Amino acid sequence: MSLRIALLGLLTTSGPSSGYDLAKRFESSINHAWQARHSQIYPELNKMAADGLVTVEEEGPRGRKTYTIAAEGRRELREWLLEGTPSRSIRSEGALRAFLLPTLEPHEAAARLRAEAEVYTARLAELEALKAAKASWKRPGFGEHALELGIRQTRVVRDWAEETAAEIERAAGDPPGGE
Amino acid sequence: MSLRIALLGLLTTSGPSSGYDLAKRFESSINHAWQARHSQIYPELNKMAADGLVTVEEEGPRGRKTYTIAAEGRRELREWLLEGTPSRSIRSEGALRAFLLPTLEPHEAAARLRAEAEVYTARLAELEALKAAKASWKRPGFGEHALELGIRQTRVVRDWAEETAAEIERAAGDPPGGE
DNA sequence: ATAGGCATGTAATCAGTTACATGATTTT
DNA sequence: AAAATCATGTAACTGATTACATGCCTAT
Repeated sequence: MSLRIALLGLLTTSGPSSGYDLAKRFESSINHAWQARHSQIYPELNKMAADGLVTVEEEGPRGRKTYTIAAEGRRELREWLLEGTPSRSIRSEGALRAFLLPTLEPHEAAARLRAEAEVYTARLAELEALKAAKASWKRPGFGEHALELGIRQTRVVRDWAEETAAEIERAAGDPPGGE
Repeated sequence: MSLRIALLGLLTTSGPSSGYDLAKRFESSINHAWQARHSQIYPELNKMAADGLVTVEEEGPRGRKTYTIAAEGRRELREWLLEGTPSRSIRSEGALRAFLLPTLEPHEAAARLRAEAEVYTARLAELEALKAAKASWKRPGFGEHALELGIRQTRVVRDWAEETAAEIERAAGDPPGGE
């Protein structure tokens, strides 16, 4: 269901788009919350059109189909957003990695955590750049909020990784009780 | 693959456990990074035993099987953690929701964001309580790092939701350029 | 002309959820 | 005796990834 919602959301915030456009947008704007490949997006858009959530308003050059959100689609997105029981499901490979890194030897864990921190620093730079070039959304002011969340979350993981690396090294070099 | 890794990780940090134990542990310790139901865990453990990553050391009362990580399992976990190309895949329904909330009318979005913030505040309290009662891990000091990350991430989303709600209300009440 | 990007699709496989199914042990 | 919890499993379905497949249009 979430893929449907994500697509409806993107069609709302970016206006009429092709499946190709939406696939790219999954990589840029919404990437820190959800991902989908074109092989999942195209069939889903067809189903959504069959269900009356979107319409194909025009067909362009290379068989390009431009999808527009329909009233029924707006209704469905709205209902999902207002619905009371939000499932808090989350699957983050990065967080899992972070969780398990301390099972390595202290010096290995610390080194790896610092490498992770670097990846997040790079990601952060990308996001900051995106923020600076914030001209790509139809509703002005919309993307900024989401981007801000992405930036803060990335920063928090980065900082955690650095601090944890330092603490692990400190604990290994200066064992308080033993082990 | 990640499920396998998560199970190997839990067997490392909590020692020999049954599938039932591991299912519960997915709900408590590792929940903010990954989830899995028993219907996925039991078959996976059987496959892992067939692949020599874990062994069944003892069988208890109600057909209970206690799995222990094998050398091959430790090797696989270690390799995964040290491997260079970490896929940054993440799927967070909460983040998706946060992303799309600003598509609602300002007052609706703000109200919903505040409701979200409350959920995160409650979750934060749970995690803080867990942190206080941190006596359940075999390797002392291990769980704390992961828990700390969970706490910080939850806090960041909570704060973002509150601030964004306030900003949306401000912008709606005091439109600078129009719309 | 050819390389790169645009654009859509399908098939096979793997991962994950929901629902069904069963039975033992412990607690009230 | 009944209810709660422990404990494992399977089947049907939905969601997601990887690989395959095709062809158009634009810039060099």
